[in-house]
Amino acid sequence: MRYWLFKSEPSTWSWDQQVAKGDAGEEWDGVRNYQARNHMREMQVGDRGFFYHSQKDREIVGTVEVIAEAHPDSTTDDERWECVDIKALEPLPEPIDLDQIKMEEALADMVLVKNSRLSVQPVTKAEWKHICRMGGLTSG
DNA sequence: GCCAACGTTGGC
DNA sequence: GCCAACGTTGGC
Repeated sequence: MRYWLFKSEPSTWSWDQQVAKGDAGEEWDGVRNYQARNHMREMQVGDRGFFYHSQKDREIVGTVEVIAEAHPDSTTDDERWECVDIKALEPLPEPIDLDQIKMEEALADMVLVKNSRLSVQPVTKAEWKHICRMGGLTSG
């Protein structure tokens, strides 16, 4: 199983909206960046991801699971763009903001820190566990 | 709201 | 195929 990070502006698509979709989940559409798309192509059902609020909040608020592999993005006819479906798993009891991440030695190499603009990013297992621990999740 | 960083586009 | 110009993103 691999780990990822999905970034969204809460004003466009928020954690609460994702949670409201329940187990049916929702497609992670609207990605128009090759690197991000390529990451989604690598995803498999059962992979886990963090849900990150960009812009004003700048914090990891919950975890998600990939429930469908890459398929055409329904919001465009342009066949270059694909997306996966994800569902919300659980909120972080303590959301982890960007400042906290930057202060952690173990998280200094996160893509979120190194390339903040990439909207779908890989996360290492070590980073995943570290953030779960910080956020109060034992299931990570 | 500003601006740096990055990705994409299009002229040559 | 290079690179300048432009648009977008997201941290600050």
